[in-house]
Amino acid sequence: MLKEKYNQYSFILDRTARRVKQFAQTAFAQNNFDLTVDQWTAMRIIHENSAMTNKELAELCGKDQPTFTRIIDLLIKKGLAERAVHPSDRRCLTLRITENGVTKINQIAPKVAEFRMQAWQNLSEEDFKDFVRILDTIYTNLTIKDE
Amino acid sequence: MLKEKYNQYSFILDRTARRVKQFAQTAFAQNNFDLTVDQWTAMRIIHENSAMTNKELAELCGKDQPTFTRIIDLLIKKGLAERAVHPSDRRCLTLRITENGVTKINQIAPKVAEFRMQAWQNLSEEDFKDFVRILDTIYTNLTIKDE
DNA sequence: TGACAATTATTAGTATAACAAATATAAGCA
DNA sequence: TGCTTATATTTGTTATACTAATAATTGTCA
Repeated sequence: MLKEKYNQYSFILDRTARRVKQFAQTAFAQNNFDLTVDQWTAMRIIHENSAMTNKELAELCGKDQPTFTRIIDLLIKKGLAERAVHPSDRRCLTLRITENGVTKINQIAPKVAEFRMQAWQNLSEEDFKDFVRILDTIYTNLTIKDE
Repeated sequence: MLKEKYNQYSFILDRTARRVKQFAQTAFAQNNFDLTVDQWTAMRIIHENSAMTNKELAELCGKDQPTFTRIIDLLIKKGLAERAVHPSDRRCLTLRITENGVTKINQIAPKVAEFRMQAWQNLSEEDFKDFVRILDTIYTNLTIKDE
């Protein structure tokens, strides 16, 4: 029964992450952003790492390639991103946020930050540090070693 | 740019929760548990709260009712759970884990605890306390107030 | 009592994301 | 050249989230 608590921790982690995501998703919908949270994350990461290949960006987003491809497809369909061939390796793709996409990012980024803040009330700077450190430890614990 | 960090926290939380879930799901598959993590959670919660109604159990699982209904449908199809009418309110349902389901829980619970442990290495008891407190604070911050 | 509102659960439809397998194209290398 | 590897997409399946609608039951109150 000693190990039972790990089950509980996993549950708490999952439950909290789900609520944070749902909260953001609801705010997105109410403000007619026409984006899912994952699409928004992808947009931000592509925008901030414009030189990277598709594969690297997928990894940064924490998505596997087919999932990432589909997210990009949706962004392209909305006219927010576009694919371009890699200058030196024609297997690779580079992704770019379109002009419309950049406009959208600039429009909604401050509002998103506003929504996000609500989750982090009643926590100290010390808590934030612990939060990041603990979650990063967990993440690293489950990373495949040989990479 | 000050608020940008909240975006980052949300991302870290989501990424970590996803990895923990994926790790467990992969272990479930490799050991032929024939369950998703969510189905496993539902089973445990139903088993530990046998007197509760469908609605209360859904809430405990952190699922809305249609989603919960579908998870239960899958458990029933696998012969692991069953529905029963509520003794005093015929609108309500009570859920029960079947004999097969209990056997399954007893079989795999120790193994699940084993998998789960790997995520929590390199963390102190103090960290666990902070982890639970911080996540619960976040969860509560996003709870609808009038309930 | 009888009409109406509220509650519980299901059903159905849609969208997104996760995962696996297969394919196409290109690069690296013996 | 021929073989292997890497990158990205495509396709198919499954699970979950969300919304709206429905059915059955209960509660309320005039």
